[in-house]
Amino acid sequence: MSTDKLGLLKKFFKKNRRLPSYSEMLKIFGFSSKNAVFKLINKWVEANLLTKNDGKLAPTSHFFALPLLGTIKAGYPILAEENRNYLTLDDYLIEDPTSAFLLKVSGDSLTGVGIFEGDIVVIEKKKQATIGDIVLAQIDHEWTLKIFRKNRSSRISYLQAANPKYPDFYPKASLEIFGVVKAVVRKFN
Amino acid sequence: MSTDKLGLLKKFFKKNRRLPSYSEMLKIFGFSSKNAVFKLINKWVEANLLTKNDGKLAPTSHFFALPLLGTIKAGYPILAEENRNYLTLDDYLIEDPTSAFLLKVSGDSLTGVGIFEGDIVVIEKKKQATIGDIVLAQIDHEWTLKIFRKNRSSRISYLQAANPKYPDFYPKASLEIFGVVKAVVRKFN
DNA sequence: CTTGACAGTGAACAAATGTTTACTATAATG
DNA sequence: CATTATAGTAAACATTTGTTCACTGTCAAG
Repeated sequence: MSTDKLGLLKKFFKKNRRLPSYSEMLKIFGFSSKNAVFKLINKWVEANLLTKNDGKLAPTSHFFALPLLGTIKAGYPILAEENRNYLTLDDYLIEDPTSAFLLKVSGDSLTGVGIFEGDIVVIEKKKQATIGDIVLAQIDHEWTLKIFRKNRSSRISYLQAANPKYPDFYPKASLEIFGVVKAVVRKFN
Repeated sequence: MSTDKLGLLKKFFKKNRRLPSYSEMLKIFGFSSKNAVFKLINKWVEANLLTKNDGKLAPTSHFFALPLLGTIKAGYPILAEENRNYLTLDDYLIEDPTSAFLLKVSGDSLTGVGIFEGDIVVIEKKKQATIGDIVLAQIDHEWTLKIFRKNRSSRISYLQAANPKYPDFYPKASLEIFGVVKAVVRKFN
């Protein structure tokens, strides 16, 4: 394992949400010449773990990201190292961080689409939805998370659960959409 | 909405994975005095969106994190602003980034536990699993993602699908565990 | 033994950094 | 009206930044 300098750097970044300056790295890595740092950094830039733009150092996506392996097709081994992708969950799931928020799900009305009690959904604030979207809405002034539908003949908007034990929800007075579910996330244990 | 300077900063960070220097912010924000930047930054530090340690600017967790609203209990409004939590999906889902990787799921063998084709699972590398864990394993040299079980009487380890259409998988020769699924993630559209 | 490649030291330096101070214009308040 | 806060300009500055150059010791290969 050696004294894993890259690990130390990652630890610093995780803690401080920024890269250390060369002088700080001196201490972190235990060097006594900035040039030692300089050479080490350049090696990491070479390896595409860090980049320099405008002379400023920044991590690349490889620096954080997790390797995304291909699918397992029954019996075949996982894709080889070469065609690996790297992925950050935040980047993958959240397109517009300014309009997104999270919501902890309760109830079993969406089990049919694989959304269970305790899951966390990523919601993008918007007033309009496409038919079939899972929406955060206020139906007759009650908040709920359901599938957005439109009656084929009457063109009336309604909400539908993804669980046969619930009926369709037609608004008596009002139906207002506040956001659309873009992703679900579930943690085990 | 005004010309949302904080949004511009976030955009820069998202693109470059670092904060801009004050001189860079001059251009980004359209100021012509560094002092204007200075004052603005200090306001954000005050608001706990940024921090300074050792005179170096860094984002706080609030800077990225999304507000996590409480559960919707039928009919009740969403929790008020005060008791909001803030959450980063990466932090929430990935405990040990060094031993974790992602895997795109194919097949329908885990639909019963809400894992579908196209979902991405977070796997933590480890050789041992607890009964009931969803594991990445090699059974008779074939890779698969299944639930780890042990026969009550015989104490023999086997794999189980979460889909009634599949039988239990008892290893003929070998069963080796490579990792345990810690989380699932699904993106809509 | 010689050579060359590494890995690190130490010093020097131009350029850029964040901060401070003094000042101006605008708008809001009483 | 006078006052006070707010948002910005402009210039000056010590400190720190990343980089470069010259040098040393170590180790492996021919």
